[in-house]
Amino acid sequence: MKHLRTLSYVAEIARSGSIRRAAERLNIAPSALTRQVQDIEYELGTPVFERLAQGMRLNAAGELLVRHIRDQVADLERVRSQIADLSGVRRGHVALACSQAFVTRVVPEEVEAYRARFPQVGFTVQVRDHIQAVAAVVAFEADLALIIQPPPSAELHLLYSCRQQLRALMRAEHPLAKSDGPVRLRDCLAHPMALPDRSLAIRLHLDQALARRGVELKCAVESGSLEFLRNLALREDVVSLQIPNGIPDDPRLRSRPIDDRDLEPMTVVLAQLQGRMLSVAAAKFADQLAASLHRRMQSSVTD
Amino acid sequence: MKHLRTLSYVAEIARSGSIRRAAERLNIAPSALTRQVQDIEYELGTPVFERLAQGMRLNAAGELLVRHIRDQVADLERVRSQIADLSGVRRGHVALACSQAFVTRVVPEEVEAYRARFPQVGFTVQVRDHIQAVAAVVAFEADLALIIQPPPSAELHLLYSCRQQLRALMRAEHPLAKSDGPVRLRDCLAHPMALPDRSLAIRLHLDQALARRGVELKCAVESGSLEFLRNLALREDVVSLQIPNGIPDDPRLRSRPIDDRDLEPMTVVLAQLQGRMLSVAAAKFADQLAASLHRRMQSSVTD
DNA sequence: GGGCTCGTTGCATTTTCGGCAACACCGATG
DNA sequence: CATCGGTGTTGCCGAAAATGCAACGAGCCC
Repeated sequence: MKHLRTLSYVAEIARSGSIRRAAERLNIAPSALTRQVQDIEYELGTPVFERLAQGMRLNAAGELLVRHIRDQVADLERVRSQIADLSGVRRGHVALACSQAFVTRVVPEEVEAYRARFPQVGFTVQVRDHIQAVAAVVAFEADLALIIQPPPSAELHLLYSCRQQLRALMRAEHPLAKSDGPVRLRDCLAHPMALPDRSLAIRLHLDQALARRGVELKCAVESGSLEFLRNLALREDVVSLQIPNGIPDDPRLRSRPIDDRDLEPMTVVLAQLQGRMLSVAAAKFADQLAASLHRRMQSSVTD
Repeated sequence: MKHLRTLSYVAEIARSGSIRRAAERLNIAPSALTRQVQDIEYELGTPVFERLAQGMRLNAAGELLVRHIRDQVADLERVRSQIADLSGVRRGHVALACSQAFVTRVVPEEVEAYRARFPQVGFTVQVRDHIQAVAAVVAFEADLALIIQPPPSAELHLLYSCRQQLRALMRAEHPLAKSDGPVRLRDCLAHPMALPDRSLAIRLHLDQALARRGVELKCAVESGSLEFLRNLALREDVVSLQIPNGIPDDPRLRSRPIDDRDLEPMTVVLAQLQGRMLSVAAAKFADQLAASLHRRMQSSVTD
C-alpha cells in the first residue's frame, strides 16, 4: 500500500545491499532512493545505513527499523486478509516453507483441499531444509513451516507436532517386501541402501542412531532428492528410508516401519513465528493442516 | 512520521466522527480528507466508513483498520525510542493513567526521579478512575496504568501488584490520633466522616464491606477529590479514609491503619496493555515504578 | 593511475496533495 | 412543506513532493 512505499524502499535497499541494485529492482532512479533514505534518516535523527564503497549496510538502528518495517507489512497483510474475510469471500495468501518429505503427498493434497473451498487464496510453497525453513519464517518469508526435527528455537511457536517412525522403502519384488510388519534396521543394512544425504534430517537422525550403536553404515547410493531415491528403488533392489507422509501411493512400492527398538521416531512440526499474528487465510490453513496431520497419524496407527 | 500521515487522518476522522471536525483539528481542508479516505477505501477494495447525515462512523473493516493504525503508531514510537536508546541518550515519552490516590506523592516523586536520570524523557500523566484508566490503556492513550482495585480484564498485563490496607486520616488534634496502632472501623464511624464519593474505588470498597456487615454509613461530607478531603480534615475534626501511598508527609495530619478484621486490603496494580511492546522509556519507567512501590510496601510494613 | 562501482547533488519534469468554492444530500425545525 | 444547518463530495488550480536524468566526487581493485 501507498504509505509503505518509502519504507519498502528501505527494506529493499537492505536486501540488495546497494542503492543502485535496489533501484533496478524497484524500477526507479537511484537518486530517488537516496533522497528517501535521507528523509527517513532525518526524521529519525540518526543514520540508518553505513555507507561503504561497495554499497549500503544497515547499522544497529537500521536493523531495528527494518524489523519494524517487516512487522508492519506483515500486519497490514493480516488486516487486509481479515477485512476480505468480513465480506464472506476469503482471499489472501499463504506462504509455506516445508521439508522435501511433504511435497509428495501432504502439501499438495492440503493445498488442493483448501483451494477447493477458497479458490481466491494463493499459495507460495518453498522447499527448505529444517534450518532454512526456520530462517524463512523468522525473516517473514514464510507464514508457516512444516518440518522434520526442527532445531529447538524460542522464535518458533508450535501449532502441531507429532512423532513418526521412519519406514524402509523398497519395490514390491524386494526380498524384504515379503512381510509388512516392522523390520529391524540390521535386516535393512544387509541389503544395498539408497539413503538421503546429510542435508536431510532423516539421514542425520539415522547417523546419530547408528553412531550410538557403533554400527557402521555402508550406503550404496545417497542423494539430496527423496524423489530420486524412490525412483531408484523402483528400478533396482535397494532399500531406502522415508517418512510415512512422504511415501506415494504406488502399488509397485512397499514400505515397512523400522522397529522401534532400533530407531527413535522423528518429530514432525507445524510452526509459525512466535508472537506473529497470521492472516485469516494462513491461520485457517494451519488449522486444516494440523487437523489433517492428526488424522493421518491416527489412520497410520490403525493400518 | 510522514508515511503515517494518511493513516492518522483516518484515525482522527474516526475519533471526531466527522470529516469537517477532523479537518479543523488537523488544520486542512475537508476535501483533502475526503480524498484520502477514498484512496484508502479504493486500496482496500471496501468502504471503511459508513456515511451518515451526522458524519462518518467506522464499519467493521474500519474498526480493524483503525486498530491496525494505532498499533502502527505505537510500534513506531517504540522503535524510535529503542533507536534513541542506542545512542546512549534516552529520549522518548511515557503516558501514564493513574488513580487520584497517587498524584500526591508516588507519581510526582517517581517522575522526578526518572527525569533526573533522563531529562530528555517527557511524561503525560492523566488522572482517571479505574474504569477510564483501563480504557485509556486499551485505546493506546496511555502506556501504563497505576490504579486501585482494577476491574479484572484479559486485556491488561500486570507488571506489579500489591495489597494495601486503607488508613483512617485525621488531624493531629483529633481524639483518634492519640494512638497510632490499627483502629477499628466502628471507632471511626463514631466520628463525623469525610469520605471519597462513589466515583472512587476506596468508597466502593468501603460500601461493599459495610453492606456485608449490615452496617449503615453516615457520612458527613463526601467528595470526588481526595485533596479536598485532606484539606477539610486539617480544618475540622473529621475522619477520612485514604490509601497509604496517597497521604502526604504533613505533621498536622495523622493516620492509622484500619484493622484487618474490618476491611480487606485494597489491590494496587501497575499494568500495561496485553501484547503491547512498550517503548524503552516506558518500560524502564515501569521497572523503576514497580521497584519503588515494592520498597514503599516494605518500609510501610516495618513502620 | 585507469577503470570500475558506489552514493550524491542540481535541475527539469511529473505526480501528488491541498485549498477554495460550489454542489448534492439528509435530518431537524419552523 | 419549505428552510436551514449540518454533512460529504467534486472540479479546478496552485503548491509541494517525488522522480528521472546527467554529472560529480569518493573509494576499491587491478
